[in-house]
Amino acid sequence: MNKFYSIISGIPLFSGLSDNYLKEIENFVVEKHFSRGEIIFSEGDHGNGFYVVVDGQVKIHKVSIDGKEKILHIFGPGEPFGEVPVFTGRAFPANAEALSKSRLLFFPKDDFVALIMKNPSLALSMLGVLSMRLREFTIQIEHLALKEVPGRIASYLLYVSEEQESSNRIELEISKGQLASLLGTIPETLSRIFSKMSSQGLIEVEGRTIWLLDRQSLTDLAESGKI
Amino acid sequence: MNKFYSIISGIPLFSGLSDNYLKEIENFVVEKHFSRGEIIFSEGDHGNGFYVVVDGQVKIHKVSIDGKEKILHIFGPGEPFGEVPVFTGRAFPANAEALSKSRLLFFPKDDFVALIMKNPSLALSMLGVLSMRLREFTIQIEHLALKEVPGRIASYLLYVSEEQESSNRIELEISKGQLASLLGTIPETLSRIFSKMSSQGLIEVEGRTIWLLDRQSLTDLAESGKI
DNA sequence: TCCTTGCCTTGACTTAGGTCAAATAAAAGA
DNA sequence: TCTTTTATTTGACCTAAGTCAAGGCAAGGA
Repeated sequence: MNKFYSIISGIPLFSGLSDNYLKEIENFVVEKHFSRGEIIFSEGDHGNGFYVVVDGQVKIHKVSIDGKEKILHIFGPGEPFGEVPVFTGRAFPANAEALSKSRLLFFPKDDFVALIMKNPSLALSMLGVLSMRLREFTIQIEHLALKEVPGRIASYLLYVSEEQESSNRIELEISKGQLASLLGTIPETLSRIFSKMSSQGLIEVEGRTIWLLDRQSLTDLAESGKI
Repeated sequence: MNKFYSIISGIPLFSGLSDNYLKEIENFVVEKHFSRGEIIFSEGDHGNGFYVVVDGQVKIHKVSIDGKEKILHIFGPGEPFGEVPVFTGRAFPANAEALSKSRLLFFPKDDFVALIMKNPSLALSMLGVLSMRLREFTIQIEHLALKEVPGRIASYLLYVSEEQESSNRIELEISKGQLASLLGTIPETLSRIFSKMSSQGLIEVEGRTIWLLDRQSLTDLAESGKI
């Protein structure tokens, strides 16, 4: 019965929530499992709740009529997704698919909304989550509209390097094909730009490991958008 | 003293709020005026509240280091903007500028958050606003990454036609230059595609008035992204 | 009315990056 | 382990759409 308590209490969205609320959540969450490649929901589905990743990786993506894909987000442990329908009453605007074997918690809409009505600080946390996501989308739109691909790649590498704070060696957590889709380009282009950046001494690529050899030039590139 | 009551009660964000809350809001809102071209806030500024447009038009936009601009949003009467810093505690992720003489209401962060803490249904309304905005950004990202410019233009025309529900005659509320920036392209390209679509009998353009002559082809174009 | 200023259009040219195809390399099953 | 599938790289080619430059048009001010 204490099954989910430790998981729920570790989710940033619920940090600061008092014990009795956490226990209440425990009573309505549902655990769900998905294997690699499995669809969690599709654009146009009517969601009746949202998810939090416990283990694994989930990608949120759009697919065009001719099969091209754009990844909007990749979520890992502790991150919520699929909230939009909960608060708009409309369908999911994108698809969700497990990138690896994943364990998720599902929060039914009605129970969650009832909890928010009793606990406004939870509402503020959720407002914070959505606002951060708007910030991220703002950056994505900026990159797509104003930066060329090399600039987006440089930005991404620097961003991951911040995240991982492992000085100059970063580890991609997704395949290069997925990364291309996340950056709004295609694998061929990503590959070509990686090799160009390598030959110019900016980086060194070895599988999913990348060394940032010239941070200054990468920063310039990320800002100007030109190689 | 009843100065703002009728305005505030007409803002969708506050619909459903009881009278005494509306009166409370009235006590802390601040009216602000901006003339055409005036900056309301800049990317990186620390906001201590958000705005609602009463009259006029406001554009939210990003500018690249070499001066190119991408419009993220154009807000008109009744629409709130600038909420992100209120809930993330971080700076504005973009710039806001008045497109025409504008009257705005400013809602100071602390007062507004205090009100949310007393009134969770207001929190739900705000969650709805942010969620709708995420939906819109999702569509923008999809368009930028997966559609070509003609497809984005066709989508936009059909979208405006829905909004205005004036059958086949639509009226652009912004200049063509601004429209180009909103769609992630430049005026020259927009102009060329308009004339191509005209010569193919899809539309007819006369200043800011556009007739949709062939909805079916426009829909196909909006879906496939190809002309 | 003319002049100025901003907005829009058109033409000529260039290029980033996408498409197609094929060869390798690396993973995942069995 | 071997086999099959999936991911990555490289080359040749093509095109959508951006840049630069020059005119045209429309609206407001003097």
